[in-house]
Amino acid sequence: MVVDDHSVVREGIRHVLGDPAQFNVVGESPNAADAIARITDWAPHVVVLDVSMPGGSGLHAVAELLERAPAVRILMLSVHDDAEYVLESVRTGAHGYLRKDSTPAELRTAIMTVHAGDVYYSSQLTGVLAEALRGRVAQGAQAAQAAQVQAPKAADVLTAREREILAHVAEGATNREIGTRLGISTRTVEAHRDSLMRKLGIRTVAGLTRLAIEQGIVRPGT
Amino acid sequence: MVVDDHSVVREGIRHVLGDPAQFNVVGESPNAADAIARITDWAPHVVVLDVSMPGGSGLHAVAELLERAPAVRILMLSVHDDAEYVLESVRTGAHGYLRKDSTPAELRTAIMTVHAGDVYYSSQLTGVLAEALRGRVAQGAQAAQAAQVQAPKAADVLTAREREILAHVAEGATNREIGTRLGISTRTVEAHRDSLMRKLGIRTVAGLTRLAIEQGIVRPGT
DNA sequence: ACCCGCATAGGTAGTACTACGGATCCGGAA
DNA sequence: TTCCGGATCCGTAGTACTACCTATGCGGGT
Repeated sequence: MVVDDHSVVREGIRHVLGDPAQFNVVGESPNAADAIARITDWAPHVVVLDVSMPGGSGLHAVAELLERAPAVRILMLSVHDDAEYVLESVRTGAHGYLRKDSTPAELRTAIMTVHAGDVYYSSQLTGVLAEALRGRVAQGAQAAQAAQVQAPKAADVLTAREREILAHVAEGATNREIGTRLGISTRTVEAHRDSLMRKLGIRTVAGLTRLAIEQGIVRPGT
Repeated sequence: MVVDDHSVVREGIRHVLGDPAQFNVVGESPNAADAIARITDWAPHVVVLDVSMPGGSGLHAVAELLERAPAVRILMLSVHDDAEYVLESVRTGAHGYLRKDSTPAELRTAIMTVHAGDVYYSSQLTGVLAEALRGRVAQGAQAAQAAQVQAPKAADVLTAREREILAHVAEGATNREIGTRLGISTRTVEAHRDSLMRKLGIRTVAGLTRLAIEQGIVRPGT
């Protein structure tokens, strides 16, 4: 699904995507509101979303789109490579960020990457990302604000360690295996597991696994 | 260029890379110091670098390698997926991070991605990365239907009854609950469960759940 | 300085699952 | 008819998980 206010850009994207058997454009939207209204109908795997559009930035649409279509993968497209835009796109939940002057091959790669469940950021942005990571303490406050736009989903209440444990559990690891991988005792893993299960109100591995998949912490299949 | 203290790992990487016309291993090193000494001679495009090696972590070698070969792309390989390791690898300037239990396809993809000038982080790590960037905002769920386009596997070999049991298991029901619902004994449920697990080669509830979601037998989330 | 959340670790029970083994009945295929 | 797979049960052992509890050390914030 392609969301951009310029029809020429949309047409250009269609063109570089080429073969509909590989990349099928199920729909186009000229603005965020239209995209939000139609996403459930079109049910795209990936949304290519322009960052700057009249009537509301694409960034603001990310949370809305994800709320309506939690499984969708979002690739931001922009002429800017400002740190603010890039970081904001990550904070809002986008899965990739690409400059518009990227090559067609890069676009295709980016779409495949986000569709596969990974994140994609074009090379020019790695510097910004690394920089932001160094100053991630300062970003924390802003991140807290960003969190409020989205509904207070379950996994927010978990600590980083608990999420980590959750990921391993959902991947089928036993407590002992998790302990070995993380270099902690089995009992500690059990403690984390106990804690996160109480917080989530889930008592089974199956429930944890489904939640982890829903939240994008692990992928389905093997 | 492959840097790992275990020759079996180096050999394994050589093997999964396959065709030298596409991926040519120009050299191997058993440790960081050796790698630093030889990188200018071998002039690799990409370095696959083990995170934990005796005589200094691979992480510490990143800066050295980049100083001697500024154009080289570095893909970290590790058994750990701790946030610390991942973040540190980004800070030190590595271009990608992959768990050792990743699939061969993922390794090839990762190498191509970093070689193309982009960053690659396996999907399990997007959670910690995003968290570091924006705090504990729930990230968008991943494309559950992604794998469905190509999943000719499994569930066909199961009998109708076994699929039924699988569905209940993936929904978090205990054997006793399943037995009650279906009007059969707990032992029978166990027998079916045992049978389907052998057929699928999956030994954990988490694995069954992820497969069931992938196959569309159950849905993620609650 | 004090409190609280977090990560760590252990104790103790009870429950559930995994992994073998074997058995009967029934219906369809060879 | 004979044979086989599917569905139904059972026994036994070992492993893993769930659910309580307590406790220490550390860092951040008041």
